[in-house]
Amino acid sequence: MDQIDQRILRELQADARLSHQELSERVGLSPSPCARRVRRLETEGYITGYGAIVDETRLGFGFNVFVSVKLEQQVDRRLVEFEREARTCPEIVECWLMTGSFDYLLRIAVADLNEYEHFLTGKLTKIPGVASIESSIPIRRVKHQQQRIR
Amino acid sequence: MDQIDQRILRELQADARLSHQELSERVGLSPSPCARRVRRLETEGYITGYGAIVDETRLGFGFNVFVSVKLEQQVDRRLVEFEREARTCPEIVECWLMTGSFDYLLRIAVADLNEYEHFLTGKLTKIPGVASIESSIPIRRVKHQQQRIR
DNA sequence: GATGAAACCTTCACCCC
DNA sequence: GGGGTGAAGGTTTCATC
Repeated sequence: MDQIDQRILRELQADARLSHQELSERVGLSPSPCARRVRRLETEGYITGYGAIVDETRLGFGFNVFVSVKLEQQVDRRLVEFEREARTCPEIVECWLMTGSFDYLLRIAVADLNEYEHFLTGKLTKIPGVASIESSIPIRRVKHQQQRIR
Repeated sequence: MDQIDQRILRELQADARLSHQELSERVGLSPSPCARRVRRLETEGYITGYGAIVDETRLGFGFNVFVSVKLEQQVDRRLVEFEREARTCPEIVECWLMTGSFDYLLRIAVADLNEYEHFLTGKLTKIPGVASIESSIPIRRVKHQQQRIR
């Protein structure tokens, strides 16, 4: 992991479809050592994948809600069950198991408040073991990197 | 936005480096109409970019903290100031302006608790107007999509 | 939406420092 | 150990149907 690897990561985080040729120019290398480094970063697990970034609003799920969930009992069976539901549920974009006064923090992506109500009453409250739910609604996304950038 | 466009989006969300040829096979088209559709999705703003996904733990910032921030007064000048700081601060990966009992929700990415303490005392508490801070530490990331997938 | 040809890019063996 | 070169093979792109 030297300077050049870090620049490669930075460039590919900003634009994953860069050709090796273009990338090599930006990091000051010729195409083949550049391609070799990219491959190494992939096989060694620094780069885990490449994704297209889509406009969520245009696709009809630009309304986000943060939800704090408390379970009745933190027994293993309940956690496993909740997490299985969370993983299969498309509205739940993020799910974190938390320390502290509640058990899970979720980020929900839906079209609007109306659709959120449907999700809440139709899905979330029906997951077994859910004791309480607290919704926090953002006004605006100030900053949203997918991940930290070096 | 038909079935094929949605399949293109799904495939590119999963792997942005797919060649048009490979992509065209997966969505049941030949390469050139497929490339035309991708270009249209880009120019019409459905696809806003392509990013490499990196292993944050391997790069030394796999420790996340959620921070709720309250400001002294919600006057415009204070918000603008806080948001400018948030945007330039690399540890702050996400920042949301919130409704409800606190003003901002942040996600912080650092190496460990020790580095978090440095961030807290050296940076966050020094931003003018910050009245109170509450840290919530996740145990585990259960699900983390970059965005909702159709 | 498909075809085909030109231009371009990727990839690999190989050489070099 | 890494970086550069060049040629073969594959991919993108565009006009055209």
